[in-house]
Amino acid sequence: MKYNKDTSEKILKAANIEFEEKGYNGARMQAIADRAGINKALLHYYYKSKDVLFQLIIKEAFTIFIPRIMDVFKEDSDIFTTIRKFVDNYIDIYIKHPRIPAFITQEINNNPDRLVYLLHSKGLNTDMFIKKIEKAIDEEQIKNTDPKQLLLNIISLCLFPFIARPIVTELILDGSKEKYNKLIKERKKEVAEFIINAIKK
Amino acid sequence: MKYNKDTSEKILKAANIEFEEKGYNGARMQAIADRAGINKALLHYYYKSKDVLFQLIIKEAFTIFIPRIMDVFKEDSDIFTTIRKFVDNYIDIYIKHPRIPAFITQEINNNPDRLVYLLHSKGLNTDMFIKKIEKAIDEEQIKNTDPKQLLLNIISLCLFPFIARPIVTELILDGSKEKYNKLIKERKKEVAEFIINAIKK
DNA sequence: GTCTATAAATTGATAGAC
DNA sequence: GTCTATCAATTTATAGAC
Repeated sequence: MKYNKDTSEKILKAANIEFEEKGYNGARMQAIADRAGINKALLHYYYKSKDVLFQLIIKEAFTIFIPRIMDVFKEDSDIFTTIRKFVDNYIDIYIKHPRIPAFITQEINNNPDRLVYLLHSKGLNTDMFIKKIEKAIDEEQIKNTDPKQLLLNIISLCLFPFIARPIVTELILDGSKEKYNKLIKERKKEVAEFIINAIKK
Repeated sequence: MKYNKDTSEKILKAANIEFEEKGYNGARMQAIADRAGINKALLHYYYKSKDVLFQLIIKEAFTIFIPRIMDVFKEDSDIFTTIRKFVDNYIDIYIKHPRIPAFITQEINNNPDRLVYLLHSKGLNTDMFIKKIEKAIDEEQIKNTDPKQLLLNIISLCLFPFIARPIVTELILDGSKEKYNKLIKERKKEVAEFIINAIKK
């Protein structure tokens, strides 16, 4: 079997868009073929089944969704600098890949048993975060807080606007996409300062 | 045409579960019939098509998702009491209907053009919120903040744990459902105080 | 009203020509 | 490698008996 690299890449790109937009159940092989500018038969020649193609796409999506970002909590900067850095890097990733959070959330909700393992395989380690927060509490730099609630707060603030883009746009921005983009841009600073104000003594 | 009320209610209940669990594209009429303890033919006798059934279910879901809750911002309690009350009521709704946020988010992401209008028809009015925040800023009760960012922060903190339950459970709670339930219970107070600390002068 | 049987439509996948 | 044509499986929807 021989493959044309250009064609195989066109397919992956098309599949990415189709799956992210419609989810596994809503995606159509015909639509992927159309987007790639080929026909279904050729699509199956390159990727044997819808499932095989989906596995490739979603595994790639997971590595983007769970970046090696907890490492900033290893550095010995003070807790506020660390949080600013974390939020900044974290939101930046989703600005670059805005449809990943909704895609992952949908698929994992529809099929938790088959997909949760991918959350671990990417090796997100929350221990460093927890420890750094506990240390900051001990040293009275921040208020006494449940580190897990705090982590959940941070992730909520960073991820939600991407997971629920149409809802946010429609509900608080009069359906204006321009306003949404502006809001997101300003968000890195907003979120970091909001968190820091909430926890500092 | 004559209908048995008990049967029609059994169907609606079954359809609710099936649609919420699998989404429109993943739901199967056969599965709904099975859950309701009837067969497909009878299901179609009561509800002409999958689409008709889905419309009923999702419209009901929207009215739960967007409750008449902004009214608390009309009351003349101080801003902190109001926020506490809002968060408390808001989270309570999703504790009672834990699968609604993920369901609505998924469907609206998959089909924004056909569904966003339902966000408005339920009449969530953010004006009262914005005004109350602006007043509190004027009177120097809270820091100078963009009211829309603040509203987004509040909604993010309340909704995200329900939209992304399996992710939260797996990523920060070692996959323990008990820990998740405990976390959610403690969350009403946590979120309210987090927000207040973030904005108070 | 409720059922069994079957039609009709959709969609993933394959055969075979070029 | 890429195509047209077709199959096979799944799933929504209907016909008709009781």
